[in-house]
Amino acid sequence: MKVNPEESLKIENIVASAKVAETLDLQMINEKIKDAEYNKKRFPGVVLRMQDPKIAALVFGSGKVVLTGAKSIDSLSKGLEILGNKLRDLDIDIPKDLEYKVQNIVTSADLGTPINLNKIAVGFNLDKIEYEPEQFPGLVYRLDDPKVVVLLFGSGKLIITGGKVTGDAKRAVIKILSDLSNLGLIQ
Amino acid sequence: MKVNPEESLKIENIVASAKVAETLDLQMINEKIKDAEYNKKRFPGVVLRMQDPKIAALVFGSGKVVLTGAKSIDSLSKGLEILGNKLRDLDIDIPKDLEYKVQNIVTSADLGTPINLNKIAVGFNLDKIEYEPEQFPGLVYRLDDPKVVVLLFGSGKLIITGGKVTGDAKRAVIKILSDLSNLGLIQ
DNA sequence: ATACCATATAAATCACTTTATAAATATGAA
DNA sequence: TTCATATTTATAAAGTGATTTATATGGTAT
Repeated sequence: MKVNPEESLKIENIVASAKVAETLDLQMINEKIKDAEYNKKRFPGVVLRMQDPKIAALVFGSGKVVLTGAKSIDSLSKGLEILGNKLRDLDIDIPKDLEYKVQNIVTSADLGTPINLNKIAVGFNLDKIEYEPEQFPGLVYRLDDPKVVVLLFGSGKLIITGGKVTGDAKRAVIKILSDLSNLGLIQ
Repeated sequence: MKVNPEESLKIENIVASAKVAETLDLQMINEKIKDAEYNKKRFPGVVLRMQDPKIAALVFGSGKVVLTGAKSIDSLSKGLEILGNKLRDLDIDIPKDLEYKVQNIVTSADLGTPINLNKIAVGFNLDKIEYEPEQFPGLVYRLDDPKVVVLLFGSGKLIITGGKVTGDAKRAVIKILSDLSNLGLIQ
């Protein structure tokens, strides 16, 4: 368990969007794909799930899709390819090379040592912090660069969300380690 | 019915916990015991009922069990033994001398005379009392020693709960009689 | 005649709390 | 009409709060 915080980084979820066609017949997709979920009064998109990699896709009539659940950029790409093939199986014309845009990367990390959230709450820039333990056990810290939100827990574990590239998480952790060190809250 | 309050004490329920094995196959137990109740989406434990003594047992996969309903320490012990035998009948290896820990004893008592809960509510330490007659007819009184909660009713009847040993109830009643006497609310 | 109100208590599991993010609808509000 | 927010999906973290069992008490409500 004695690893550097930077080495504990683990991508937990990647959300990405893409446009796979000009329009899509959701009703038809829902009828032809057995495990599809479609309830237009609940939500305007069809939910499709892949198992390997385990990714969920929201498919809209506009031809746009949202992929969630990927744990790596590679699996995200693979998931989009699989989705494309699923639609091609329905005789829908889907371009070969689908482009996507990563919208959010959620990463977990571990400082390796417990931290006192109350001290952090008073030491950090107040308007960047939100800490209401009776509402949620994590302290919410909004960074400007990288522009992410970090949830800090008393155990020393962190969740970095809002990242656009995988490197955002590491940069955020380095900043937080620096901040904590400067305040003498660690080491 | 003119008995001393201390003589009216009656154990109504004893809750105890124990560990009877390292792990238990709840699915198997549920299948082999006819009157077992098991609905893991409702509750993670299997419910087993004994008739003499009438005790209900919650059995968990961790090998831990919870016994409720016993009206005496003796019947509690007997109930645990019966439970052990029931499991042994299923070819599960259960130690001979099972240890248990009493977690809660509920005892009823009768002061023998009606009491005015409104007067008690103002005379007793406010932060130890809760009395909202339109919500519940009993006055809730939290004692520090013994650490129990007593429900007092206008009829003079009491419920002492949270006890760890049978003697807690008697000590609580003696304290309450003393408090009431000092405030001139009885005799 | 039930059922629920409140009390304590253990067990394990669930849902929910927070954060970010896109998509396309609906609804409620200025 | 326009703007805001809710809907849904995934995901981790670590809290809280139900869930179930038994039991007396005595009010109210169905």
